[in-house]
Amino acid sequence: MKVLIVDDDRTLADLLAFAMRRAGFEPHLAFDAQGAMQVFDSLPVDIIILDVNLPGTHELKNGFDICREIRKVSDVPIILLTVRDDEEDIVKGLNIGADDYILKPFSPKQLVARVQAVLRRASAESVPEEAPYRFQDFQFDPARREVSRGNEAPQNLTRLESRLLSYLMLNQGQVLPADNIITEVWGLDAANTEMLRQLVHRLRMKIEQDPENPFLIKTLPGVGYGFGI
Amino acid sequence: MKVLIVDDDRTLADLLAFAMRRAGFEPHLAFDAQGAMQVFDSLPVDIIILDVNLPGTHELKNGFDICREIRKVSDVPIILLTVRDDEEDIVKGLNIGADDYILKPFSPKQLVARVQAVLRRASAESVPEEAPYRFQDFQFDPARREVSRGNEAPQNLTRLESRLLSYLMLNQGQVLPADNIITEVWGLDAANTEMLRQLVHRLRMKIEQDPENPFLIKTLPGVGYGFGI
DNA sequence: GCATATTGTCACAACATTGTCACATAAATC
DNA sequence: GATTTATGTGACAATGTTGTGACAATATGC
Repeated sequence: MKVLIVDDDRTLADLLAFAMRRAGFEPHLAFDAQGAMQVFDSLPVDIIILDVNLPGTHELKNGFDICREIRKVSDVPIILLTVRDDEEDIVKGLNIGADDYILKPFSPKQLVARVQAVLRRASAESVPEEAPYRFQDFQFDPARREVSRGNEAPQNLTRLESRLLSYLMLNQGQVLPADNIITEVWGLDAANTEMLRQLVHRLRMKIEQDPENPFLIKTLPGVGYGFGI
Repeated sequence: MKVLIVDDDRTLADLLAFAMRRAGFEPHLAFDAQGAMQVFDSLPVDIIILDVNLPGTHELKNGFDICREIRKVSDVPIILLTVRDDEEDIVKGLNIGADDYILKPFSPKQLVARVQAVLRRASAESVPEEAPYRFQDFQFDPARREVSRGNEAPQNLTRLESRLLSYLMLNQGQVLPADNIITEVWGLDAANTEMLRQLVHRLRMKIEQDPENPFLIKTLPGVGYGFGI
């Protein structure tokens, strides 16, 4: 299930992407109307989340215009994000062809529920399968527990390595404290950093092209690790 | 993110609500234990800010009692507000099940930081990252412990340097006595000015363009230091 | 049960961080 | 002007952190 998120608020978009990935969707980000159109054309997107206040380019002034444009060529479900609880806006959005709207601020949980509701309405089948994670030419299929780069032969991960990589890639670009990672991977409160160091080392040996200078899994000294930072 | 603010000081509660809304939370107010309980039952609240000195009704005498009652039925994060810096009170609150406490008076910024910290602890994910601090073209990302200026390559800070800078920038423009800084950075007991001098020096070397004439971290002779004065 | 794969533990090197001392410099006080 | 006090700064030792190899313990598949 691919979801396109169009917003110019970077942190908000990242939060959305996180929530979506968490729920088994594969998020794509675009930060202006132009980008949105391109991604929309090139990708078979299943649902679009669109910020009403997005500043577009010349003839496309905001989220409403973009929504209208998309509707001309596709029935893809669209959810509008808006800060205004102005009923007029909502009515306008729904008239134009949006399927639902969400008022900011929202909880990620709420958003996911909304997205799933819209998808259920749009097509009877919905339950999203766990989508593979991607980062540039690197990809990771958690279901098969294998990683690959470009067209190279896939490499198998162990159970823990896979859990670690899932957590890291799910929170792509974020700083993850060692304690949080340990809790997530082992389900322990007891923080055994040695185990984590070892696991990171083994994972790096499998996925990094140059394990000496890790590119995917960065160390944040004194804090923890982060993927794709 | 819904936050429930329980207090009987109307202006303080309004100030809190403002700060919370500013930070992207959705504030709800209640002015006595009864009201708090009702709101708490009917709303899916994400965090509660509770005044210890709140006069409750008959069997519920103050914030501690309310906190205890809430804990019986929910794990929702609770922050206690208190004027007393009585250690006994704080320990009592934390024992009862509060997640954190804040001494009055406090700055709204500080409060927001505290709320986010509690939320981060409560659920490692789904919490918006701690917002980076900014001052002109200088910025500091406490999560990554890195500082940068304009488009220059970011510079990493150590644990203590980061703690110091957080405290300074959180109280931007204010004069901070050396003792307060020491307490904040190292903990309660250690009062060693030499360590602070050294730390300030090391931090300045990393963030000041001209460490000889510090622009960001000013020395207030005989008092302490201040950021952006 | 056996062979293999996976995970945990230990030891240690390389490096980063922090605390301490010595002393320079500047301001304040007498 | 001499003396005291506060602050800045370099050097170095003590301590903490991370990466890594070796190997033992445990789990897994046959």
